[in-house]
Amino acid sequence: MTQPGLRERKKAATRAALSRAAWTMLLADGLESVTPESVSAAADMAPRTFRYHFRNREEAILDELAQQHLALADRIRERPPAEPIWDSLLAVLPPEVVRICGDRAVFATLLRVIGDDPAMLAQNLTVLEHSRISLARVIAERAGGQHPGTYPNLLAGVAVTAISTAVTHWALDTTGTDLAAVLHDCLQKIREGLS
Amino acid sequence: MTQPGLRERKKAATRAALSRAAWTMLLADGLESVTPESVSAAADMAPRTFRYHFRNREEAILDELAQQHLALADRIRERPPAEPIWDSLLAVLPPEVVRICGDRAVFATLLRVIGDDPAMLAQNLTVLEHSRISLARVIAERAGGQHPGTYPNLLAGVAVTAISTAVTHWALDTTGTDLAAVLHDCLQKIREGLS
DNA sequence: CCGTTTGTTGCCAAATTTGCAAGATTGCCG
DNA sequence: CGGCAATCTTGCAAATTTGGCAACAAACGG
Repeated sequence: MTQPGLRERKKAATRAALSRAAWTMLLADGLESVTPESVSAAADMAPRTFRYHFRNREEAILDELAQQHLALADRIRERPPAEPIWDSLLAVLPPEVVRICGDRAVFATLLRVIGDDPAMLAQNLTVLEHSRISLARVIAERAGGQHPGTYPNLLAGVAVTAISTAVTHWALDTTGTDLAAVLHDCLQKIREGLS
Repeated sequence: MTQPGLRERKKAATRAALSRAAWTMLLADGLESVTPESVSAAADMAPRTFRYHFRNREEAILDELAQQHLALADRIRERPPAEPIWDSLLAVLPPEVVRICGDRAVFATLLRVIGDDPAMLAQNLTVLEHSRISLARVIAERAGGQHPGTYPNLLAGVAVTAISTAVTHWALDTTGTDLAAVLHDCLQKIREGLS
């Protein structure tokens, strides 16, 4: 719980301000309206600052989402070390993913944008991949070197697949299904075998 | 087996020529040397033609790989319609992935480049995602509407995860493991449950 | 209080991307 | 065969994006 220092907090604050401005503009006026110039103007900063923090608009839009994905691994680490990894995943992922995704209609809009724009898709996949890597690390830690082979990468990969699949299904389904239940079901299916 | 027509074949030929030139230059001189100008020069074409076919160098480098990934779904379709989908996956994916990946040292070089360059990583993830989508479609076809929910996406996702995990393990492992065996093992583990 | 590190910003040159149109090649139909 | 339509290839040039550099400001560590 050590404070990261004022400097880092300020940097994170500007990043968050830019990312939120980008996110807000995306929902309000569509992807075309999101540019380094417009976003930095909305956040009351210089365009050069935008490019100091982000490579492009897609990275800015998904930056907060990316950080929350990376925090999933930390939530797993907070679980009892002796707990089986599958129990940790089933306990952490459903509620956390529900919290991250927020409102269904808003998230559906995001997914539609991602589906329509190749650059947005690529950035979203990058976010998921980094999430996968961080999850693989914590799984390997938990296993304690018991599985030096493909197990951590395999398990982290299928977990991310479950998240992505469940979220997509939930967002595009109009019958109002419960995201936590869908994700829990996906994870459980994989755990017990998909035959 | 209908001929695509001379026009499409010529277009595909130029694409392949550009992609192979990009691939060759990557292995010979590294990613920095691969530019639209250098690649089109090596393929004896105009730089503008490169941009007509590809958005950037990363797309060109991985284009052939992407097409072979998309062909995986067709190989699945050629299996007996009554065959359980898991048997089809176990029969098709290991040998086909071995064929696609080719030489281990060469593929290890590619993976290292992908790991070092964010744009290459994003393009590789895009390739895998399109592969996942095409696999999900054929799985849904085979299921014949029996599983209207998350099953096709989930199964296609874990299959791609298995491929990616197995290939990475094989490429970075110096003990000379058999790729087909590793992939078969990954798929089998998922099929029977990862508990 | 001072030296060092680092985030913010403006400026501007270099590199990249894109729209447009002309020429060449192919597909199609009478 | 003849010719119209579609589209691949290419050059050119404008528009946009990217990236380096340096100055200023703020925070860190004595």
